[in-house]
Amino acid sequence: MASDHDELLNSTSAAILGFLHEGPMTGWQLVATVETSVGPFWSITRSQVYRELSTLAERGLVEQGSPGARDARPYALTGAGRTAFESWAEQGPGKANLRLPLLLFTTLGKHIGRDRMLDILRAERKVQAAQVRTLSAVRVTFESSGADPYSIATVDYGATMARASLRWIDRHLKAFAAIEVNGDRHE
Amino acid sequence: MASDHDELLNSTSAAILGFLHEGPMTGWQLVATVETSVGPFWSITRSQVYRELSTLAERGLVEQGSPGARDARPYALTGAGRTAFESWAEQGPGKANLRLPLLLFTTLGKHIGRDRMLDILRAERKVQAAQVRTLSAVRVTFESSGADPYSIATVDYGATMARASLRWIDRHLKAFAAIEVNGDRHE
DNA sequence: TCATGCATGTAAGAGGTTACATGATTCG
DNA sequence: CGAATCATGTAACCTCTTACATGCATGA
Repeated sequence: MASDHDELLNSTSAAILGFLHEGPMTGWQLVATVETSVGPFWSITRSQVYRELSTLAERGLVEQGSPGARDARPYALTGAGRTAFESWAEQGPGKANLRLPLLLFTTLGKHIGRDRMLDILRAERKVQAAQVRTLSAVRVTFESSGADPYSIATVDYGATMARASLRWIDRHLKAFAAIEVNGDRHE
Repeated sequence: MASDHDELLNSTSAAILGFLHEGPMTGWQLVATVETSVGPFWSITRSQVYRELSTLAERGLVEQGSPGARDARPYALTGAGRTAFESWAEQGPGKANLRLPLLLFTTLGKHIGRDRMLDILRAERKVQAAQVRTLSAVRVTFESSGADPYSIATVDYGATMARASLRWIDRHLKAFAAIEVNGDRHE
Protein backbone atom coordinates (compact mmCIF):
# COMPACT_ATOMS: atom_id res chain seq x y z
CA MET A 1 0.00 0.00 0.00
CA ALA A 2 1.63 3.19 -1.16
CA SER A 3 1.46 6.18 1.16
CA ASP A 4 2.95 9.63 0.95
CA HIS A 5 5.91 8.47 2.88
CA ASP A 6 6.96 5.92 0.31
CA GLU A 7 7.42 8.45 -2.42
CA LEU A 8 10.95 8.86 -3.57
CA LEU A 9 12.89 11.90 -2.61
CA ASN A 10 13.98 14.33 -5.23
CA SER A 11 17.65 15.06 -5.15
CA THR A 12 17.26 18.46 -3.54
CA SER A 13 15.30 17.03 -0.64
CA ALA A 14 17.82 14.24 -0.33
CA ALA A 15 20.64 16.74 -0.19
CA ILE A 16 18.83 18.65 2.54
CA LEU A 17 18.40 15.49 4.60
CA GLY A 18 22.04 14.68 4.02
CA PHE A 19 23.23 18.00 5.34
CA LEU A 20 20.92 17.86 8.32
CA HIS A 21 23.01 14.92 9.55
CA GLU A 22 25.41 17.61 10.71
CA GLY A 23 22.80 18.92 13.11
CA PRO A 24 19.64 21.06 13.05
CA MET A 25 19.80 23.97 10.64
CA THR A 26 17.63 26.77 9.34
CA GLY A 27 16.90 27.09 5.65
CA TRP A 28 19.33 29.94 5.47
CA GLN A 29 22.08 27.89 7.05
CA LEU A 30 21.42 25.01 4.68
CA VAL A 31 21.91 27.25 1.69
CA ALA A 32 25.11 28.65 3.16
CA THR A 33 26.41 25.19 4.06
CA VAL A 34 25.78 23.72 0.64
CA GLU A 35 27.35 26.73 -0.99
CA THR A 36 30.54 26.57 0.98
CA SER A 37 30.92 22.82 0.92
CA VAL A 38 29.98 21.56 -2.54
CA GLY A 39 29.60 25.02 -4.01
CA PRO A 40 29.99 24.78 -7.74
CA PHE A 41 29.07 21.11 -8.07
CA TRP A 42 25.72 21.17 -6.40
CA SER A 43 23.51 24.14 -5.72
CA ILE A 44 20.20 24.89 -4.13
CA THR A 45 18.35 28.17 -3.88
CA ARG A 46 16.53 29.71 -0.97
CA SER A 47 13.10 29.37 -2.55
CA GLN A 48 13.68 25.72 -3.10
CA VAL A 49 14.94 25.03 0.38
CA TYR A 50 11.99 26.62 2.13
CA ARG A 51 9.61 24.82 -0.17
CA GLU A 52 11.22 21.44 0.37
CA LEU A 53 11.57 21.91 4.12
CA SER A 54 7.81 22.41 4.39
CA THR A 55 7.04 19.26 2.49
CA LEU A 56 9.71 17.28 4.31
CA ALA A 57 8.15 18.39 7.58
CA GLU A 58 4.70 17.31 6.37
CA ARG A 59 6.12 13.92 5.54
CA GLY A 60 7.74 13.67 8.93
CA LEU A 61 11.27 13.47 7.59
CA VAL A 62 12.38 16.59 9.41
CA GLU A 63 10.92 18.41 12.36
CA GLN A 64 10.98 21.98 13.45
CA GLY A 65 12.90 22.66 16.62
CA SER A 66 12.33 25.49 19.04
CA PRO A 67 12.54 28.80 17.19
CA GLY A 68 15.67 30.84 17.79
CA ALA A 69 16.48 34.49 17.41
CA ARG A 70 15.45 36.44 14.33
CA ASP A 71 12.58 34.21 13.41
CA ALA A 72 14.96 31.30 12.95
CA ARG A 73 13.21 27.97 12.38
CA PRO A 74 15.81 25.24 12.73
CA TYR A 75 14.86 21.87 11.31
CA ALA A 76 16.18 18.57 12.63
CA LEU A 77 16.40 15.23 10.92
CA THR A 78 13.98 12.62 12.26
CA GLY A 79 14.50 8.87 12.33
CA ALA A 80 12.26 8.55 9.28
CA GLY A 81 14.34 11.21 7.57
CA ARG A 82 17.50 9.26 8.25
CA THR A 83 15.94 6.14 6.78
CA ALA A 84 14.68 8.01 3.74
CA PHE A 85 18.13 9.42 3.14
CA GLU A 86 19.68 6.00 3.45
CA SER A 87 17.41 4.42 0.89
CA TRP A 88 17.97 7.33 -1.43
CA ALA A 89 21.73 6.95 -1.05
CA GLU A 90 21.38 3.23 -1.65
CA GLN A 91 20.58 3.95 -5.27
CA GLY A 92 23.92 5.57 -5.84
CA PRO A 93 24.70 8.97 -7.28
CA GLY A 94 22.65 9.57 -10.40
CA LYS A 95 23.83 10.88 -13.72
CA ALA A 96 25.87 14.03 -13.83
CA ASN A 97 24.23 16.98 -15.43
CA LEU A 98 26.41 19.67 -16.93
CA ARG A 99 25.72 22.81 -18.84
CA LEU A 100 28.95 24.34 -20.03
CA PRO A 101 28.37 27.29 -22.34
CA LEU A 102 32.11 27.41 -22.90
CA LEU A 103 31.91 24.04 -24.61
CA LEU A 104 28.90 25.11 -26.63
CA PHE A 105 30.96 28.05 -27.82
CA THR A 106 33.90 25.81 -28.55
CA THR A 107 31.83 23.42 -30.62
CA LEU A 108 30.40 26.34 -32.54
CA GLY A 109 33.82 27.93 -32.81
CA LYS A 110 33.73 27.99 -36.59
CA HIS A 111 30.71 30.27 -36.49
CA ILE A 112 31.95 32.42 -33.66
CA GLY A 113 35.26 33.27 -35.18
CA ARG A 114 38.81 32.40 -34.27
CA ASP A 115 39.76 35.71 -32.68
CA ARG A 116 36.69 35.82 -30.51
CA MET A 117 37.36 32.25 -29.42
CA LEU A 118 40.92 33.12 -28.49
CA ASP A 119 39.66 35.98 -26.32
CA ILE A 120 37.16 33.71 -24.66
CA LEU A 121 39.77 31.08 -23.88
CA ARG A 122 42.14 33.67 -22.51
CA ALA A 123 39.43 35.03 -20.23
CA GLU A 124 38.59 31.53 -19.08
CA ARG A 125 42.25 30.89 -18.45
CA LYS A 126 42.31 33.65 -15.87
CA VAL A 127 39.25 32.31 -14.12
CA GLN A 128 40.66 28.81 -13.90
CA ALA A 129 44.08 29.98 -12.79
CA ALA A 130 42.45 31.90 -9.96
CA GLN A 131 40.49 28.79 -9.02
CA VAL A 132 43.63 26.72 -8.87
CA ARG A 133 45.29 29.24 -6.58
CA THR A 134 42.30 29.55 -4.26
CA LEU A 135 41.47 25.88 -4.03
CA SER A 136 45.03 24.70 -3.64
CA ALA A 137 45.37 27.02 -0.68
CA VAL A 138 42.13 25.77 0.82
CA ARG A 139 43.22 22.18 0.35
CA VAL A 140 46.48 22.78 2.16
CA THR A 141 44.62 24.40 5.04
CA PHE A 142 42.17 21.50 5.21
CA GLU A 143 44.95 18.95 5.14
CA SER A 144 46.99 20.54 7.86
CA SER A 145 43.97 21.10 10.07
CA GLY A 146 43.03 17.45 9.96
CA ALA A 147 39.73 18.05 8.18
CA ASP A 148 37.32 15.35 7.12
CA PRO A 149 38.88 13.47 4.16
CA TYR A 150 35.60 13.86 2.29
CA SER A 151 35.77 17.63 2.44
CA ILE A 152 39.37 17.47 1.32
CA ALA A 153 38.32 15.29 -1.60
CA THR A 154 35.61 17.76 -2.60
CA VAL A 155 37.95 20.71 -2.61
CA ASP A 156 40.57 18.67 -4.40
CA TYR A 157 38.04 17.82 -7.10
CA GLY A 158 37.67 21.48 -7.90
CA ALA A 159 41.41 22.05 -7.95
CA THR A 160 42.01 18.98 -10.11
CA MET A 161 39.42 20.01 -12.65
CA ALA A 162 40.64 23.58 -12.75
CA ARG A 163 44.18 22.37 -13.42
CA ALA A 164 42.93 20.07 -16.15
CA SER A 165 41.02 23.00 -17.67
CA LEU A 166 44.18 25.05 -17.75
CA ARG A 167 46.04 22.37 -19.62
CA TRP A 168 43.17 22.03 -22.07
CA ILE A 169 43.01 25.78 -22.62
CA ASP A 170 46.73 26.08 -23.21
CA ARG A 171 46.74 23.24 -25.70
CA HIS A 172 43.90 24.67 -27.72
CA LEU A 173 44.93 28.30 -27.49
CA LYS A 174 47.89 27.17 -29.54
CA ALA A 175 45.78 25.04 -31.85
CA PHE A 176 43.28 27.82 -32.50
CA ALA A 177 45.96 30.43 -32.98
CA ALA A 178 47.31 28.29 -35.81
CA ILE A 179 44.01 28.35 -37.71
CA GLU A 180 43.98 30.30 -40.95
CA VAL A 181 41.22 32.83 -40.76
CA ASN A 182 38.82 31.90 -43.51
CA GLY A 183 35.80 31.03 -41.47
CA ASP A 184 32.22 31.82 -42.31
CA ARG A 185 32.20 35.15 -40.54
CA HIS A 186 32.37 38.20 -42.77
CA GLU A 187 31.99 35.88 -45.71
CA MET B 1 10.94 50.98 -28.77
CA ALA B 2 11.07 47.38 -27.71
CA SER B 3 9.59 44.84 -30.07
CA ASP B 4 9.44 41.06 -29.92
CA HIS B 5 12.57 40.89 -31.96
CA ASP B 6 14.67 42.70 -29.41
CA GLU B 7 14.09 40.15 -26.72
CA LEU B 8 17.14 38.24 -25.73
CA LEU B 9 17.54 34.67 -26.76
CA ASN B 10 17.55 31.96 -24.17
CA SER B 11 20.55 29.72 -24.41
CA THR B 12 18.67 26.84 -25.99
CA SER B 13 17.42 29.04 -28.81
CA ALA B 14 20.86 30.45 -29.23
CA ALA B 15 22.33 26.97 -29.48
CA ILE B 16 19.77 26.08 -32.12
CA LEU B 17 20.66 29.14 -34.16
CA GLY B 18 24.31 28.28 -33.75
CA PHE B 19 23.91 24.79 -35.10
CA LEU B 20 21.75 25.97 -37.98
CA HIS B 21 24.86 27.72 -39.30
CA GLU B 22 25.81 24.26 -40.55
CA GLY B 23 22.81 24.26 -42.86
CA PRO B 24 19.04 23.70 -42.65
CA MET B 25 18.02 20.97 -40.24
CA THR B 26 14.91 19.36 -38.84
CA GLY B 27 14.25 19.35 -35.11
CA TRP B 28 15.20 15.71 -35.01
CA GLN B 29 18.51 16.39 -36.70
CA LEU B 30 19.26 19.25 -34.35
CA VAL B 31 18.86 16.99 -31.36
CA ALA B 32 21.07 14.36 -32.95
CA THR B 33 23.71 16.91 -33.92
CA VAL B 34 23.89 18.48 -30.50
CA GLU B 35 24.08 15.07 -28.89
CA THR B 36 26.95 13.85 -30.99
CA SER B 37 28.91 17.08 -30.98
CA VAL B 38 28.74 18.58 -27.48
CA GLY B 39 26.95 15.61 -25.99
CA PRO B 40 27.57 15.62 -22.26
CA PHE B 41 28.35 19.31 -21.93
CA TRP B 42 25.23 20.72 -23.46
CA SER B 43 21.95 19.01 -24.05
CA ILE B 44 18.56 19.77 -25.50
CA THR B 45 15.48 17.61 -25.67
CA ARG B 46 13.05 17.07 -28.50
CA SER B 47 10.18 18.84 -26.77
CA GLN B 48 12.31 21.87 -26.26
CA VAL B 49 13.59 21.99 -29.79
CA TYR B 50 10.19 21.86 -31.44
CA ARG B 51 8.87 24.50 -29.09
CA GLU B 52 11.79 26.83 -29.65
CA LEU B 53 11.76 26.31 -33.40
CA SER B 54 8.15 27.50 -33.50
CA THR B 55 8.88 30.64 -31.57
CA LEU B 56 12.08 31.28 -33.50
CA ALA B 57 10.07 31.00 -36.71
CA GLU B 58 7.47 33.45 -35.37
CA ARG B 59 10.25 35.88 -34.60
CA GLY B 60 11.68 35.46 -38.08
CA LEU B 61 14.99 34.08 -36.88
CA VAL B 62 14.58 30.82 -38.72
CA GLU B 63 12.36 29.85 -41.61
CA GLN B 64 10.83 26.63 -42.68
CA GLY B 65 12.13 25.21 -45.94
CA SER B 66 10.28 22.94 -48.31
CA PRO B 67 9.13 19.84 -46.45
CA GLY B 68 11.04 16.65 -47.18
CA ALA B 69 10.17 13.00 -46.79
CA ARG B 70 8.51 11.68 -43.64
CA ASP B 71 6.96 14.93 -42.64
CA ALA B 72 10.40 16.51 -42.29
CA ARG B 73 10.28 20.26 -41.67
CA PRO B 74 13.78 21.58 -42.14
CA TYR B 75 14.46 25.02 -40.71
CA ALA B 76 17.01 27.42 -42.10
CA LEU B 77 18.72 30.32 -40.41
CA THR B 78 17.62 33.75 -41.64
CA GLY B 79 19.70 36.89 -41.77
CA ALA B 80 17.94 38.12 -38.64
CA GLY B 81 18.74 34.79 -37.00
CA ARG B 82 22.40 35.19 -37.82
CA THR B 83 22.40 38.66 -36.30
CA ALA B 84 20.58 37.49 -33.20
CA PHE B 85 23.09 34.71 -32.74
CA GLU B 86 25.94 37.13 -33.13
CA SER B 87 24.70 39.48 -30.49
CA TRP B 88 24.04 36.59 -28.17
CA ALA B 89 27.59 35.32 -28.72
CA GLU B 90 28.89 38.82 -28.14
CA GLN B 91 28.02 38.47 -24.46
CA GLY B 92 30.36 35.55 -24.04
CA PRO B 93 29.63 32.15 -22.61
CA GLY B 94 27.67 32.46 -19.41
CA LYS B 95 28.29 30.73 -16.14
CA ALA B 96 28.76 26.99 -16.09
CA ASN B 97 26.07 25.04 -14.38
CA LEU B 98 26.96 21.67 -12.95
CA ARG B 99 25.06 19.12 -10.99
CA LEU B 100 27.36 16.31 -9.94
CA PRO B 101 25.65 13.90 -7.57
CA LEU B 102 28.99 12.17 -7.15
CA LEU B 103 30.34 15.26 -5.47
CA LEU B 104 27.25 15.61 -3.32
CA PHE B 105 27.88 12.05 -2.18
CA THR B 106 31.52 12.79 -1.59
CA THR B 107 30.78 15.83 0.53
CA LEU B 108 28.30 13.80 2.54
CA GLY B 109 30.71 10.87 2.70
CA LYS B 110 30.75 10.83 6.47
CA HIS B 111 27.04 10.10 6.52
CA ILE B 112 27.12 7.64 3.66
CA GLY B 113 29.79 5.43 5.05
CA ARG B 114 33.32 4.66 4.00
CA ASP B 115 32.69 1.28 2.41
CA ARG B 116 29.79 2.53 0.36
CA MET B 117 31.89 5.49 -0.79
CA LEU B 118 34.67 3.15 -1.86
CA ASP B 119 32.21 1.14 -3.94
CA ILE B 120 30.88 4.28 -5.52
CA LEU B 121 34.32 5.53 -6.44
CA ARG B 122 35.28 2.18 -7.89
CA ALA B 123 32.16 2.15 -10.03
CA GLU B 124 32.87 5.68 -11.19
CA ARG B 125 36.41 4.67 -12.00
CA LYS B 126 35.16 2.18 -14.54
CA VAL B 127 32.91 4.74 -16.16
CA GLN B 128 35.69 7.29 -16.46
CA ALA B 129 38.22 4.76 -17.71
CA ALA B 130 35.79 3.76 -20.45
CA GLN B 131 35.33 7.43 -21.34
CA VAL B 132 39.05 7.93 -21.64
CA ARG B 133 39.36 4.98 -23.98
CA THR B 134 36.44 6.01 -26.17
CA LEU B 135 37.27 9.68 -26.38
CA SER B 136 40.97 9.20 -26.93
CA ALA B 137 40.15 6.99 -29.88
CA VAL B 138 37.73 9.55 -31.27
CA ARG B 139 40.27 12.30 -30.87
CA VAL B 140 42.88 10.35 -32.81
CA THR B 141 40.39 9.73 -35.59
CA PHE B 142 39.43 13.40 -35.69
CA GLU B 143 43.04 14.49 -35.73
CA SER B 144 44.08 12.20 -38.52
CA SER B 145 41.05 13.03 -40.61
CA GLY B 146 41.78 16.74 -40.49
CA ALA B 147 38.61 17.59 -38.58
CA ASP B 148 37.65 21.07 -37.45
CA PRO B 149 39.99 22.08 -34.58
CA TYR B 150 36.94 23.13 -32.57
CA SER B 151 35.46 19.66 -32.71
CA ILE B 152 38.81 18.23 -31.74
CA ALA B 153 38.94 20.61 -28.79
CA THR B 154 35.47 19.56 -27.67
CA VAL B 155 36.29 15.88 -27.71
CA ASP B 156 39.61 16.56 -26.06
CA TYR B 157 37.81 18.40 -23.27
CA GLY B 158 35.92 15.24 -22.42
CA ALA B 159 39.05 13.12 -22.52
CA THR B 160 41.00 15.59 -20.41
CA MET B 161 38.33 15.78 -17.75
CA ALA B 162 37.89 12.03 -17.67
CA ARG B 163 41.63 11.57 -17.18
CA ALA B 164 41.61 14.16 -14.39
CA SER B 165 38.69 12.33 -12.77
CA LEU B 166 40.67 9.10 -12.81
CA ARG B 167 43.57 10.72 -11.06
CA TRP B 168 41.24 12.23 -8.48
CA ILE B 169 39.50 8.91 -7.89
CA ASP B 170 42.75 7.02 -7.45
CA ARG B 171 44.08 9.55 -5.00
CA HIS B 172 40.98 9.47 -2.84
CA LEU B 173 40.34 5.76 -3.07
CA LYS B 174 43.57 5.48 -1.15
CA ALA B 175 42.69 8.29 1.23
CA PHE B 176 39.25 6.88 2.01
CA ALA B 177 40.58 3.36 2.41
CA ALA B 178 42.83 4.68 5.16
CA ILE B 179 39.89 6.04 7.19
CA GLU B 180 39.13 4.27 10.45
CA VAL B 181 35.54 3.18 10.38
CA ASN B 182 33.86 5.01 13.20
CA GLY B 183 31.45 7.14 11.27
CA ASP B 184 27.92 7.93 12.25
CA ARG B 185 26.38 5.01 10.46
CA HIS B 186 25.27 2.12 12.65
CA GLU B 187 26.01 4.33 15.61
C1' DT C 1 6.60 -7.84 -43.34
C1' DC C 2 8.71 -6.38 -39.45
C1' DA C 3 12.06 -3.92 -36.93
C1' DT C 4 14.62 0.19 -36.82
C1' DG C 5 15.22 4.78 -37.54
C1' DC C 6 13.41 9.30 -38.88
C1' DA C 7 10.12 12.60 -37.87
C1' DT C 8 6.63 15.65 -35.32
C1' DG C 9 4.20 17.10 -31.76
C1' DT C 10 1.31 17.76 -26.96
C1' DA C 11 0.37 17.55 -21.95
C1' DA C 12 1.53 17.53 -17.43
C1' DG C 13 4.40 18.14 -14.01
C1' DA C 14 8.81 18.75 -11.66
C1' DG C 15 12.56 21.56 -10.88
C1' DG C 16 14.89 25.88 -10.71
C1' DT C 17 15.56 31.08 -11.06
C1' DT C 18 14.48 35.90 -10.11
C1' DA C 19 12.24 39.45 -8.15
C1' DC C 20 9.50 41.13 -4.58
C1' DA C 21 8.52 41.96 0.24
C1' DT C 22 9.62 42.05 5.11
C1' DG C 23 11.96 42.27 9.39
C1' DA C 24 15.39 41.22 13.48
C1' DT C 25 20.18 41.33 15.25
C1' DT C 26 24.80 42.38 15.57
C1' DC C 27 28.83 45.00 15.07
C1' DG C 28 31.38 48.99 14.24
C1' DC D 1 22.75 55.01 13.89
C1' DG D 2 23.69 52.65 9.82
C1' DA D 3 25.44 48.75 7.29
C1' DA D 4 25.93 44.02 6.93
C1' DT D 5 24.25 39.69 7.98
C1' DC D 6 20.77 36.50 9.33
C1' DA D 7 16.30 35.07 8.47
C1' DT D 8 11.73 33.80 6.11
C1' DG D 9 8.70 33.51 2.67
C1' DT D 10 5.65 34.23 -1.93
C1' DA D 11 4.69 34.85 -6.91
C1' DA D 12 5.70 34.60 -11.40
C1' DC D 13 8.08 32.69 -14.63
C1' DC D 14 11.15 29.86 -17.29
C1' DT D 15 13.16 25.60 -18.23
C1' DC D 16 13.42 20.80 -18.53
C1' DT D 17 11.94 16.03 -18.29
C1' DT D 18 8.78 12.25 -19.07
C1' DA D 19 5.18 10.14 -20.99
C1' DC D 20 1.87 9.89 -24.42
C1' DA D 21 0.45 9.68 -29.24
C1' DT D 22 1.21 9.22 -34.15
C1' DG D 23 2.99 7.91 -38.56
C1' DC D 24 6.29 7.37 -42.81
C1' DA D 25 10.48 5.24 -44.93
C1' DT D 26 14.11 2.06 -45.34
C1' DG D 27 16.50 -2.09 -45.32
C1' DA D 28 16.92 -6.86 -43.89
